[in-house]
Amino acid sequence: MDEQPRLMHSHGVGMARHPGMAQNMQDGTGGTDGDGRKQDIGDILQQIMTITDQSLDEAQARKHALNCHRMKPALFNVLCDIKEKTVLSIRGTQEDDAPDAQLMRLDNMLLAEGVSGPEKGGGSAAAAAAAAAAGGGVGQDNSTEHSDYRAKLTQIRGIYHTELEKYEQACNEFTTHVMNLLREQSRTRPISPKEIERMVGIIHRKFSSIQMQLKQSTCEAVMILRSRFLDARRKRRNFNKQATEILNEYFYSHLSNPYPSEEAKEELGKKCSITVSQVHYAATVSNWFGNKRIRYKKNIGKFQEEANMYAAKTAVSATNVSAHGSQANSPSTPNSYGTKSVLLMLVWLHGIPN
DNA sequence: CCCCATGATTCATG
DNA sequence: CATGAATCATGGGG
Repeated sequence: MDEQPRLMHSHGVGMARHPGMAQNMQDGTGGTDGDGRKQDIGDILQQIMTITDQSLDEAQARKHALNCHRMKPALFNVLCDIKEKTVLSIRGTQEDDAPDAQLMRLDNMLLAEGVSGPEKGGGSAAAAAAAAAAGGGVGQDNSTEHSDYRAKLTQIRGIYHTELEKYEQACNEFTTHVMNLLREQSRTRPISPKEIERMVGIIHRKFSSIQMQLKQSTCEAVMILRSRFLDARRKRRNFNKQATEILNEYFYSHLSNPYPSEEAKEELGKKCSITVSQVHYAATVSNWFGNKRIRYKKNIGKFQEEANMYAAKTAVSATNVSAHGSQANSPSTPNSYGTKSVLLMLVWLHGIPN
């Protein structure tokens, strides 16, 4: 069957004669062997027309006979020509890429969510938001919610990729199958390579629409996952009493300079066992201190009582509070307000003094 | 219900 | 990038 293209090609030059031939067939004034040829072609056409009425074996034999007929290539080309002019022109090239925009959107989203992107890089915005310091930072035992999210996302990615691959493979298989079929059939039916090509295009479009469905549902899954995990992060959960206790203790015992270092934040977070809805201890602690500073500054009077309470507390509990020494300028007794710490406090309360 | 304390987010700044 | 400031959104208490 693969001799077909070669045959057609070698005879392709003769295509220009077709109209003449057709004319000859009609008026029958073709010369000495005109009648014979006409008869010949009539026979062939008749055989083709009735080929479906025959038994399978008969048809097979007839097919072979036809295929070996000397007129076959020319006739094939003529029929292809006719078919092209009638059938194919009807559904011309209407291959518009209308849903391309949506496909792009889906692709972008999948990429952004880290589903279709680099394998485990986590370079996506969302994954980064979820994973916080996953890339370079310390391992940080994150909240269970977070690892849950990651696990689910990985699962989705796995499914997505296997499905995609499956579709890809099925598409290829189906395409080769159809191509083989059409090539085989082109021995007896006027199917030009161009038409096969077109058919392949149709198949591919069909499969990519299936792919788009897959992408769509994957996107949906990711969206649901997001709303279940990431957006829950936005919900505020109040710390328990102990946590605020610890944080306040630190805050008021470092009132002169309440800017915990990164390590201090980490440690505070751990001590408070902040597992509530946040990825990173330090981030939550930073939030807390940020809010605390600004709210304290805004209305010192309101916090006075609290401040006194914690001052008393630390004064009793520790004689040497600055054990951690994270604050280089912190005096040994933070709440005694030495001149140094007063200056420091003025700085963070009111900015750099003149 | 409303109110407000409060954790989180956003945006500007330097 | 850390902080300040404003703002959002929620949970708990009246």
